[in-house]
Amino acid sequence: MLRQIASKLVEYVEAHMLEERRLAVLQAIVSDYVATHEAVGSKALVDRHQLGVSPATIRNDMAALEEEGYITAPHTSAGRIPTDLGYRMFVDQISQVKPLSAAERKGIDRFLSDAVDLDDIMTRTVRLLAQLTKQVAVVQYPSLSRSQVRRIELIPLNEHRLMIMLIVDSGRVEQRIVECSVPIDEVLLADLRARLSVAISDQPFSSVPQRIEDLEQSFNTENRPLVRAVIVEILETVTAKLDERVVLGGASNLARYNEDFPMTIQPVLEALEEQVVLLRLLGEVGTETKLSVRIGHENQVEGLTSTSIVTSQYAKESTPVASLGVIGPTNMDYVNSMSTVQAVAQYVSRFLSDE
Amino acid sequence: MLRQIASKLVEYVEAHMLEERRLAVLQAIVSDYVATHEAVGSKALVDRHQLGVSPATIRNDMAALEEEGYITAPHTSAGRIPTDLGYRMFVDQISQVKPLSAAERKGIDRFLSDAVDLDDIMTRTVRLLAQLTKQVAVVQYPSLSRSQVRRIELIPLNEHRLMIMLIVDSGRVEQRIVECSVPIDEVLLADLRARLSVAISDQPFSSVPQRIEDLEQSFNTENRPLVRAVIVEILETVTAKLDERVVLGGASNLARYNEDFPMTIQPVLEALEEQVVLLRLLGEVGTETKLSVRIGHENQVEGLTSTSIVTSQYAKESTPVASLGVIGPTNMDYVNSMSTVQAVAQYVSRFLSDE
DNA sequence: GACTGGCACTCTAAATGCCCGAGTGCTAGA
DNA sequence: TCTAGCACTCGGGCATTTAGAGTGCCAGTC
Repeated sequence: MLRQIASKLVEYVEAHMLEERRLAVLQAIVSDYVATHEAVGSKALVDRHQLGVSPATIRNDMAALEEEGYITAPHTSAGRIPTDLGYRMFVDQISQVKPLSAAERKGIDRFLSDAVDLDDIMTRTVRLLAQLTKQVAVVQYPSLSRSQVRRIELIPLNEHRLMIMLIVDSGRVEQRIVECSVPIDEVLLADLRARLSVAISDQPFSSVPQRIEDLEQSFNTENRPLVRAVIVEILETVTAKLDERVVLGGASNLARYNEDFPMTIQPVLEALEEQVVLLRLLGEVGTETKLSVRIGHENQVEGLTSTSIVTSQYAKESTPVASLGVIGPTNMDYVNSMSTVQAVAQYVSRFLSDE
Repeated sequence: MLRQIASKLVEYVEAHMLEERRLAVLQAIVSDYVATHEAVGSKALVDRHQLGVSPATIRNDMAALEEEGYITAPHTSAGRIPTDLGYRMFVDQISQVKPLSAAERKGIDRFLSDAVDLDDIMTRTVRLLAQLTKQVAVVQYPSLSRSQVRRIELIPLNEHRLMIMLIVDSGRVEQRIVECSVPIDEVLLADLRARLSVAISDQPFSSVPQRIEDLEQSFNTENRPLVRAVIVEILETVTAKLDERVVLGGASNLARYNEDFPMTIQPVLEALEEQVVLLRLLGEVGTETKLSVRIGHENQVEGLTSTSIVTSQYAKESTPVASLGVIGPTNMDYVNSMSTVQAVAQYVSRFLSDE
């Protein structure tokens, strides 16, 4: 009886170890392939990793892994390469991302802290990401939807033109120019500014429309065209989405990995130049966890089915405002990309928050 | 005697016609090569162009052209391709650029007129250029060096931070944030604003430094840190060059012409991502004529020696403020690129001026 | 039952040799 | 000065060969 239990136990442990070794084999294949970009064979595997078994055994495991769809053989007499599913398994296995070295953190810190304004932060971030990961980097502008109007100014430029300035709580200024046919009356303008200020100062963008909707009614008919024009522009400004702007960088890295990848990079470049596509890529993360990885066909975008995308949201005062990330071939270095993206996102968040 | 003169005349005319045919041959070679991207032989030339002579004659001309350095043969049994010098001759021969079709002009007009602000104009222009020429497009932001300060505002953001806003005559706003250790005094701020306003309103950027240099002295010692900080930021703003910003577009077009060009596009992409390089390319035009073409080795930039660059300055109210253009392989369609770049530059100038 | 060593098999990539045709240069003649 | 003809050259395409890497499977061992 006891012996029976023991044998069951051994059976279980062995089966478990079997599973474990298969996983180890998969991981070894992925990391080797990522490093060399060449299909990896059974012999090379046991040479480079101490798996403690012979190539023949590995071959059996590989056959099983292939059966399960984690790896595939480009042709009969080549090694195996991971499938999208294989990469997925590999990525999911990385429970916690490797932290960056002190030097790297220092570098990020220094590079970002020189930024003078939002544009500058975005540009620097995208360069940083591209440089550190050697991939194409994408950074989305922070959303204004949670912002508040801090102050409004109406500045006459000449007889027929005035400028609206909305100062937003992040210290950013949104500006619009209004053209009007009748000469601009300074008194009216001051009045309008005062009333607008009362209505929307320190109010969130989202509430602005309802707050100024009816303002037009309280002015004389003759003044309404100007008032109307100003209101329309303000509405456009608060509803326009800053987060629809994205910055792209490191496109030259695309050319580099073209070497191993006979695929043409044109569709990729084209897709990347489409703002809409980029926004979808960054946006689709939605309510997911902070760090998101989409591999190959997991992202539906035409032309990007053989690329992987590592993104992370970044936050301003603990509320996520936008995403950033890198795009590379499916055989990219996930470990490095993931840790870098996460670290950069953290730094950007910090910069935005204590600015 | 008369006969002698007549014979001289015939000789001259004949020699001249010879020159002319050689030129025609060169032009034919360039346009054929640009169209097909294949070395063009003597037979193909007489087939496609009515030169009125036999291939053998053309061969003589080609030998001469090769001797003079206008064309070259990749190998013995191939046709000829133009050298940089050949392209140069070809381009110089285009006395006036072909005007765009009405539809094209209409398209440019419509596309640009939807722009809402300067950023938008720049982005749209670069896309337009890339689309029309199927090349990589570059647009430089207009220089502020001839701009005037229209108005200055100092807006307190919180106890320790204020925002400087310089409204520039183009209707653009330059903004800076100043951090200061002591709490900001509203009265002082109003005073400072008033004095700054007197000093620099309606003054050109170039004169701002000397005008505010000594302003600090007229304040109490205790207030000087704030005043100083504000002045420093203003100085930085007026001396920072907006025209050091460039927008790039149509990088995917690079991949397309990679087909015929076995050269790797990586160095090109890398060069293009270097703002500095782009600025040099656009800037080098200097005081040259409006439309400038630099071919292959004519531009010294490392990595761009097998590309050509077509640029044009664009103006604001008749003073040139910056450049825009396209970058492509030396075997690009010069006729189209030149006319497009010129037309777009004109449209942008118009938009900037009557905005 | 899991692992191993050996062996035959498969398939690719690179090297080799060959031929064809496009294009040239040259020369003799109109 | 132009033309026609001819011999010559060279690169690209094609078939063939070869070497090597890697697999799958089988028989044997622990």
